Amino acid sequence: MGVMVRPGYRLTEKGFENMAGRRATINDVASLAGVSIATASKALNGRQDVRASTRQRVLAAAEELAFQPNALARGLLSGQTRTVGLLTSDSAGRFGIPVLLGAEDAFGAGEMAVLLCDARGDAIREQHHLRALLSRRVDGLIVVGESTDVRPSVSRNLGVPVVYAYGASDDPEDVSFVPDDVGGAAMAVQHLVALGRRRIAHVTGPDHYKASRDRVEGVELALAEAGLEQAGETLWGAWSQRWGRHAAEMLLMAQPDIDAVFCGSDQIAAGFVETARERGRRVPDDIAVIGYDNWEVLSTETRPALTTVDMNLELLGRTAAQHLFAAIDGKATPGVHRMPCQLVIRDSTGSST
Amino acid sequence: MGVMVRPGYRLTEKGFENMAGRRATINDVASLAGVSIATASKALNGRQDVRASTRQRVLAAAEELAFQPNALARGLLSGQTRTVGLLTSDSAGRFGIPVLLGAEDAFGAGEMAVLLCDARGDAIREQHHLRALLSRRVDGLIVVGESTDVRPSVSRNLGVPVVYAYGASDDPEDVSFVPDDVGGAAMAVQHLVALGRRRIAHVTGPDHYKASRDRVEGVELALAEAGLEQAGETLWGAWSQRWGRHAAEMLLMAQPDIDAVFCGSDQIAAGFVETARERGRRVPDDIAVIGYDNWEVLSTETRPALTTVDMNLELLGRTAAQHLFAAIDGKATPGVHRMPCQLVIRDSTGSST
DNA sequence: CCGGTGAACTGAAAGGTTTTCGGAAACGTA
DNA sequence: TACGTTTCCGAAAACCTTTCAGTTCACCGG
Repeated sequence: MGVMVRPGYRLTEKGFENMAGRRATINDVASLAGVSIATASKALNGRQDVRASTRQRVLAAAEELAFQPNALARGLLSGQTRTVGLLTSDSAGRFGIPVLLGAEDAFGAGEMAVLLCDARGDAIREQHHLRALLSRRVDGLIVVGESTDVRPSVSRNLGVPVVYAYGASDDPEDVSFVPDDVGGAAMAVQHLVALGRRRIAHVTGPDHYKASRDRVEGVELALAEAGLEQAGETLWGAWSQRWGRHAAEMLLMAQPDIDAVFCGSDQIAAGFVETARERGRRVPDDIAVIGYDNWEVLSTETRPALTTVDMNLELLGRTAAQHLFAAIDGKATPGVHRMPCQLVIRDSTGSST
Repeated sequence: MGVMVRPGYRLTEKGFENMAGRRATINDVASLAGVSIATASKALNGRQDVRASTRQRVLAAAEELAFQPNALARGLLSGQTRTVGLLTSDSAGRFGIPVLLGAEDAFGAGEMAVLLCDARGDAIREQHHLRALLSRRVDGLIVVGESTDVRPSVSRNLGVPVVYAYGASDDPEDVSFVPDDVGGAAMAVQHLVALGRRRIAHVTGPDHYKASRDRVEGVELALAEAGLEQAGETLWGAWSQRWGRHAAEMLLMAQPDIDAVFCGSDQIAAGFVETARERGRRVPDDIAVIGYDNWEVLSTETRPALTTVDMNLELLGRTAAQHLFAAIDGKATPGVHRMPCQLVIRDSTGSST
């Protein structure tokens, strides 16, 4: 027998290698096929300089032993792990998830794997995860913000490309992808204007969110463009349905003649619609309502179904992932990229018949 | 100078090692500290046989070079990657997420990293991801089902421990953690009975879901225990709010004297409550309503807030992760483990004053 | 017959870390 | 001085794969 037996290498177990204990290595494959390791490697990787019959033997051996090349050894040698880190501050939040999904999608297609880390909004934890990812030699990193607010950069001297999604980095040299909330809000208002609405109110979330402030800006832009004044002051509150109901009561009292409301979230919109109907206003006939987020459980299930702004978060995540690929290849695209939102028209703005 | 210069090793760049190009290796640390790599390794890993002053020098050198041990090399040697795979069929679904979060939580605490793979319900894709994970030499695997239905085992001859969460494996030798839907439904009905309700109806989702069938079983159990008959046949439909509304109309027509309804999801319950109120029934005074899932956006925001069954999915995920740890340590716990649900009492069943 | 050519294959190094074993120095004891 | 013990450190192997630089062999033209 020409089989070389190394210490700790039990020949008797050879037949069970893929079932128990040690996994098959390329060494085992080479031995079984009766060739050297180098030849086995070339055969398995489809390279030249291997006779067809030899390649066949090697492939058969690999099949029999259920050989899977060890990605660790491969990565150690090549310096590429084909793995990226996904650092989220709050994957419990509704917004992180679609971004994550889109990214996972883009990576999955490219044979990349995703290491998921959730920092739970804790900077210490984030630092900890960052170290762990670096130690695992990830090829790149996506940082998903917990809101659209700007967040501290993490890329300084990191040695791997980083792309920020949903919330931008505070370093303009970094690559960031965020939803264009200004544009989204403007789009919503333009839609209301096009429907002939003229007394448009705005109910939104807390003013310490960049999202609210951006949307206010968008509303102002679109109203100015149409030569209109906003009906009453912007009402700042929470993102909740409860606030939507409360705001509706206030608004219908203070500004009884409004004919449209732009709400900062679908939850607010749902609450608003509910109360408006209870107060005898028909939606959309008397008051048209637009939400934000296109959170489908809410936006499609309320009656009437909500017209709303969709931030295309999954697309945003996918785009971020693609640009991370580019950055890994040395083609970085620095700056804050604003991804367009999309108006989803349903019944709550009606066709105004 | 006693520094050995290897080919491709540019001494001039030494000061920039942690900023650009090559990362610092233990070799660099050892050189800087003026010791051998063996000593450096021992110093860094807190082992014996290193003088305190030497250890200090090594630690300082590591700090200066921002040294991070290469997890690939370490894993290659030890055969342990401290990484687990999380294979989900449908992370878009609401149920995968909490499980994932719980697992990530448990792993994060134990210094494990999580490789996330979403098979999108496609068996081919699943196989593909499985291979990728195996090739990366994960220490273990959690498979998250897309429903509570039993799913094909994936553990045959895999060589790494696997734990199934949410949906059980069809191999009883595998380790599975699923919510106890029978118990959850029974708990809900017992609560209604305790409140003095006697004419209890049941509206649930499609009958091809194990979840629906289990809950029917729980309802039957609890009713039998209380010596009651169910009010009308179980109504099978969809999990949606729309179906809840529709079911309410049917039920209030066919069984106008019901005083309680157990719904298979919070969405169904929300729809039911809405229509019941429109039809002039007071909730909970005339009809008590219980949902399922404790999906908080729905259950806390509807009026009245929904009493509902919480499957404790995050705990389930965490538990699954902990048992995966155990399995990795060779202490497997085969079988299907049913995790208790929890009744969250809110206003829709009132205190029946 | 001989140098040359090309195909097919092999040996060895490299990648970064941990661990084992042995060596060296310092010190105490007979 | 000879020897044993303790303390600290270094050389080298091992993990698995890829790749570079050969090496062998058959064959061809001269």
